[in-house]
Amino acid sequence: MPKSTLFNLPEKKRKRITKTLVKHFAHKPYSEVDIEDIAQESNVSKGSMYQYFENKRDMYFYAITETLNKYLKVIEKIDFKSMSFFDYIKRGFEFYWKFLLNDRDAYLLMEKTALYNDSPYRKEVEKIYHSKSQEILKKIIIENQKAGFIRGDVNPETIMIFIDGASWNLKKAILKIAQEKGVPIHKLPKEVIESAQNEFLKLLENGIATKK
Amino acid sequence: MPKSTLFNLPEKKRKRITKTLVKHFAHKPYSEVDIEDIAQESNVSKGSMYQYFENKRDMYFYAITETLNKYLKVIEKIDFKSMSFFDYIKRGFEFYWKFLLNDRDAYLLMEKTALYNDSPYRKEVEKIYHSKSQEILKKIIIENQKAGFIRGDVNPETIMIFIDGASWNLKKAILKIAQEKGVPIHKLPKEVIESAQNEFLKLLENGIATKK
DNA sequence: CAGTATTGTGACTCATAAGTCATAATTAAA
DNA sequence: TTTAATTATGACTTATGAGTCACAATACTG
Repeated sequence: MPKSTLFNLPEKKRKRITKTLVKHFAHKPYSEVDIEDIAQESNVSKGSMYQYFENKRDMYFYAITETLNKYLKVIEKIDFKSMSFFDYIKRGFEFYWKFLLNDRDAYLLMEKTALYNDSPYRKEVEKIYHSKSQEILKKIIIENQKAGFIRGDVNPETIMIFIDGASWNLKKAILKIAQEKGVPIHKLPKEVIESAQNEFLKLLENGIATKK
Repeated sequence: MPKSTLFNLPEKKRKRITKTLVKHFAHKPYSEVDIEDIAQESNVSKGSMYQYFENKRDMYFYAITETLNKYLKVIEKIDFKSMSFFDYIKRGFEFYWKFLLNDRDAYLLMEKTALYNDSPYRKEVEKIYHSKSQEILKKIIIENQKAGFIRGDVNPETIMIFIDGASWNLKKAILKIAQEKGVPIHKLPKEVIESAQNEFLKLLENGIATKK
């Protein structure tokens, strides 16, 4: 946990530091992140960083939880009770892209946390991601199973894992398309994203098998 | 690429080194792997390691490609043209677990490379890994669309992405179960793995929506 | 078996970066 | 305005580990 000094800081300064932390941990493997760099980029001395945080690990976890919380705040605004599960997923994607456009680094850090994190703290980090992000999804699935929208003959945990995995891959794929075309995602034709999403939803809803 | 000296080595020695490399890169993040340790464990001096390889990166890529090739050799034996898609997936899982039991470290390295790899060479590595296994998968999907087993109204690329993501996550989840129970994966009751797989196939086949 | 070539070695260099700390600057309190 | 408390700083310490290299051991050759 960051020291209290961090929270005594003027808002602006703290945000600057947070942003830089997120950026650096999003773009480099843990061991290659240099606190000195972060300090400089935040217009703060390295010594100060150690006034605000216990150590590097502390900075890393702070960056991750801040990001995750920010994302959750967005996602939790969706009132899943007022819509079908598939609309919810659709809406979730929308919010997700918005989040991504607003703060690319935050997105990258989340992606890394969920997918490739290989820091010395991988297991701890995975636990945080699971409890914060996957649990919400699971809750909604259970809710929808009760309401009869989602099949009840499969473990909600499995469904959650299924969706989480597939949807991350979709996000990745869309980013890859953008990258290959050499355009930023927000310049990717809306149809491209929408059609990918719709196909994804079709598969999610009814599976890949041919229907008679 | 390793230097020629590596390949002049007696088979036994080279294998010992390879095995140690795989083990270390499988268990620790790239930056925490210490060449000195590897050298010692292989009964070789650190200096020698640098006779055989250009540098650390070289050792890493050698470990990875060796492992991948070994796995592909196994996977390519499956004659996927003669079976339905769902059998293929099932068979794929089987091979995967077998590989895991036979050569744990190799398995772990593959998993890490594909799932959490966060080395400075992540993107290069991803290219090597993904293209191969995804390509095979995509081919099979197209084949099965033609044969009428898989719906034809969705882009095969999307289906591939969907399956790839979901199934990786499933593997991850099974590993997590094992970990939570504190047992190694090969001691996990067969039913646990099988039921997870079956549920996965159900979702894949018919989707998550309630069927009337 | 002398001489040449190849391979093995580990002490050493060198760069890097985490974390500390004495001191300076700033702010708050009296 | 003086004093006390808090916060900022960056030079310094220290640990680490990649990569080198001069020399030793071993193998090859004629």
